[in-house]
Amino acid sequence: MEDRRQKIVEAGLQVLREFGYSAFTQPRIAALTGLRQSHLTYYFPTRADLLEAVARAAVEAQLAALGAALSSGAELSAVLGAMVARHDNTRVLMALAQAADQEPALRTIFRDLTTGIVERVSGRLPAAATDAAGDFIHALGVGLAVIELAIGRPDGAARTQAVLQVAFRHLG
Amino acid sequence: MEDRRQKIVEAGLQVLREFGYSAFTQPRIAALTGLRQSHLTYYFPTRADLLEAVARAAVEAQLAALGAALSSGAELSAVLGAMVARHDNTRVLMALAQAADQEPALRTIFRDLTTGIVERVSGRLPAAATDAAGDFIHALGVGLAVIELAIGRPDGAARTQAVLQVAFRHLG
DNA sequence: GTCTATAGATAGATAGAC
DNA sequence: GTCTATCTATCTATAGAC
Repeated sequence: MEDRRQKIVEAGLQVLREFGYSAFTQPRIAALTGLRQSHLTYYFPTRADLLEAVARAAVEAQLAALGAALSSGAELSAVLGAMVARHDNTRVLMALAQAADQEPALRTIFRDLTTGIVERVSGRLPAAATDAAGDFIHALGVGLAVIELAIGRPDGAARTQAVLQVAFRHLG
Repeated sequence: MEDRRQKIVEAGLQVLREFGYSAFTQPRIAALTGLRQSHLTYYFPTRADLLEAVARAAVEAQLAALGAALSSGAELSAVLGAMVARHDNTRVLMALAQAADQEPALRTIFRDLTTGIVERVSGRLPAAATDAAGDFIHALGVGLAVIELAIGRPDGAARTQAVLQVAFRHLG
């Protein structure tokens, strides 16, 4: 049943969000779905197959969330600040980056995420902004998210706010 | 012997540099030193103990490398570009971030790294630069490094160069 | 086609040999 | 004090039951 596949992928994504890449194991994911571990391998023969499916779902979810936040009418800087503060997002992002580093097949998926974010962000930048401004904002967001995750609150949050102010003052 | 401890920590760091956090296992590290896995646990009773020691050594090494690069007289933007391109650095950075997220005891160590980088970078910024400019440059560098690692060359490298130009034009 | 028992590999930690 | 054989836990994959 296709429904099962969906459930499994959703569980895999949840594991990444809550516990990060190192917790991405079949037993953990299986426990979340109520299935046996050996059952997972029927739908996804290898761990890599499952990871690829979860990565695609992750990209889709991230882009949808960003799209929704942007179309809410809030300021770009506010939207960015909120995304950076979502540690579950950051865990997924880092998992994708790590996986892409190890498995070239996943690089394409990570590229899709990057392209999608830059596209959506660029549409919100001042017309005068240079071509690389979208990449610039994206990279800044990624860096802030990683640092805030690792440093922890409240230090990280304050740092993020100050940096975003600097960046957006420059962009106008 | 203290020499053994040093050797083990060095091997652990090398594993992080080459293969990332998911490869940080006692068997792998032991193989690199020629010791038995069970021997490692004499010097570092638990995996967490070893990780902590390796994390401290990593911070020290990263800061030393940055210091050396900065005092070479090269432009700050060039130094930053070179650091971002060092994927082994990025793997270590991501390992520290991931570990800090899971183990609060490691957050302090990650903070030391952040503080050290920001200090060293800030000393090279224009006097007119605002207080958060060091954090800004640091976050941008982290983001660029992660993206370049995951996207791979040559796409990542070109993107990095374009973004650095944008950023440094603003800083003057 | 759907599911599970079980094998095979690898991880971390301990008790104990020297 | 230094080192290792070994136990236990956990992970992935396969062969085969229904």
